[in-house]
Formats: sequence, C-alpha cells, structure tokens
Amino acid sequence: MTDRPTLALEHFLPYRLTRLTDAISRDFSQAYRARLGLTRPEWRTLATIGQFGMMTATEIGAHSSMHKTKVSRAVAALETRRWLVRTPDPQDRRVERLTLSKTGQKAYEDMVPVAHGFETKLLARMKPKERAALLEGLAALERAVLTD
Amino acid sequence: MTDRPTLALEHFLPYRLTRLTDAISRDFSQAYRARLGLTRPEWRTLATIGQFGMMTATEIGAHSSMHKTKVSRAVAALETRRWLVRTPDPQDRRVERLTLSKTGQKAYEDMVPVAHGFETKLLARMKPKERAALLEGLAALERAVLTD
DNA sequence: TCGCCATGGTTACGATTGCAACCAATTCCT
DNA sequence: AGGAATTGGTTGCAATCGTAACCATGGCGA
Repeated sequence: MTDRPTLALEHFLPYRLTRLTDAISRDFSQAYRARLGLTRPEWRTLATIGQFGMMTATEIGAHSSMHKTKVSRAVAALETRRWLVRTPDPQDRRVERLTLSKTGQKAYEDMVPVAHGFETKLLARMKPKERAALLEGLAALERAVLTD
Repeated sequence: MTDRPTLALEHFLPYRLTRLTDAISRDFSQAYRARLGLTRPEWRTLATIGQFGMMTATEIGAHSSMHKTKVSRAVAALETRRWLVRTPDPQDRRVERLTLSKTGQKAYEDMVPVAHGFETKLLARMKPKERAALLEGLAALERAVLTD
C-alpha cells in the first residue's frame, strides 16, 4: 500500500504561524490604527524610538526587523505628523538622529498601555501552563530560527 | 518615581510572532519558489486541493485562510500552468469544481516531502522538550485566537 | 591625497494586496 | 411567480511592499 503523500496544512508549522500572526496582528493593528491612524511600520518606528530614545534610521530597522525603505517612509510619515524630529548628526552628515517630539512622546505613552493591555488580554485566555509553554516554545524557536 | 511607560518590543508577542513568521515563511517560500516558481497563494492553493481533492474556490479560501481575491488569482495562475482544471458544477452553475491535473498532482507529490523536510529540519534544531512546549503553546494560542 | 569601496538614506518601479464594486446564478420571502 | 437579498467568483483601483538603482558622505589603502 503506497499511499499518496499528503500534507495536512492545518498542522504545518509555517502555515499555523502565518495564520496566527495574521489574525493577531490584524486585531492589534485595529486597536491603534483606529485610535491613532498609524500604519504598521509607523507604529513600529514609534515603538522603537519610544523604547530607546534617540536612534538612527538604520538602528530602527535593525531593532524592529524592518527593511530600510519601510523605515524611511515611516519616518517621513511620522515627521509630517510632527511626532518625530530629525536632527543632522554633526559627526557624520549622512546620519539623521531621530527623536520623538513632545506630541510623539505623548502618543507613545498613550500607546504603551494599549499594547500591554492587548497582550495581557490575549494571554489571559490561556491557562497558565499553556502560557508558559507558549513562551518557552517561542523563545526556543527564536533561538533556532533567528540566530546563526 | 513615576517611570515613563515603556514597551519592550522584543518581548511583545505580536512583534515576536510576525518576526518569526516572516523569517520562517521567507525561508520556506524560497524552498519552493526557486524549485517550482510558485507564489505563496499559489502554493497554498496547490496544497489545499492536493490535500482534499476536489474543492471550490470558496472552500479553498476557508481552509487556507485566504481572501477570495487571492484564491481567484492563484487559481487562474495554476490553471494557466495547467496544474489545475475547472469543471462547472452541474447543480449550481456559479460554482467551479477545482481539481489538480496529472501534472499538478505530480507537483504536489513532489512538494510534500520538501515541506515535511523543511518542518522536520526546523524542529530538529530544538530540544524535544522545547518542541513539545512550542506545539502545546501554539495549539493553545490557536484556541484562544481563532475561535469564538 | 586620490581613488575605491562601504554606509546612511531616499526614490523609481514593478509586483502583490485588500477593498469595493461588479456580474451571474441561486435562494428566500410573500 | 417574481422581486430582494445572498452567494460564488472576477476585476478595477489605490495603497503597500521589496528590489534595485541611486545620491551623498565617509573610511581606507596605496
């Protein structure tokens, strides 16, 4: 009996991940898109500068896993919105030092509890043991995928 | 001491998921894109029909979590490639019954071990306990997110 | 110092995407 | 029976995205 080979899509790890990720980040983006009118790259840029303070565009890309064109456009959009200020680096005139404006900082501080709330509410729907398993498994997968 | 609120992006679940998913499905899509010249929606469509046999476009969308326009375009592409055949449903003339052609079936059968191999190799980089944790955690997250 | 490669960042372009509008066939309601 | 709402599927359009090309500046070796 040579069965035809089959693949159960619903058990296939890459598929499961994309489906989960699509659903979750769609839900989450609604939480801030409606409230702040931000696109996802803009949100990430805001989150990264908010977390680290002054940064360059390249650093933002490295830390938020975004392509540099995405960062460039997101920075431009946030600048138009006056949430972000560029100042040229006196040491190296290729570089722009990016910081949040007062308004941008305020927006960031408003956003943080929304993000935490979203995550908490999501994890609250799982049992403590499942939650622990998820976090352990994700950390291990990150080690397996994102390194070396 | 009222600290400013901060969010550590690298610990934030939606971000971790998108980063992992991006990396993994980029790697995987290279495995078949190079070999078969398929886009991701086309791959999913092939995988879904291959798994279930005859299907309608709507069913493919439901089972593979794809928007109907994506399915429609993927089906058209696979049809052009002659990997897929449409036959009108005699009961309901709105519906197209979609099946793989012999060539399409062959491509599917070639693809299945590649997919399994990819997944196995990925999971092999984790310890058995981590692997178990990941699968348990993902299942729980699916329950939490994709239902009700 | 001069030429060459590397780096920071932007832009042009083609491809992909989702939304909404649409067509055709069917079902529902009265 | 006959119009209204639903469903299966396709297409037009605007927005988004990644690749590659590009510009400007800086670093480095001879």
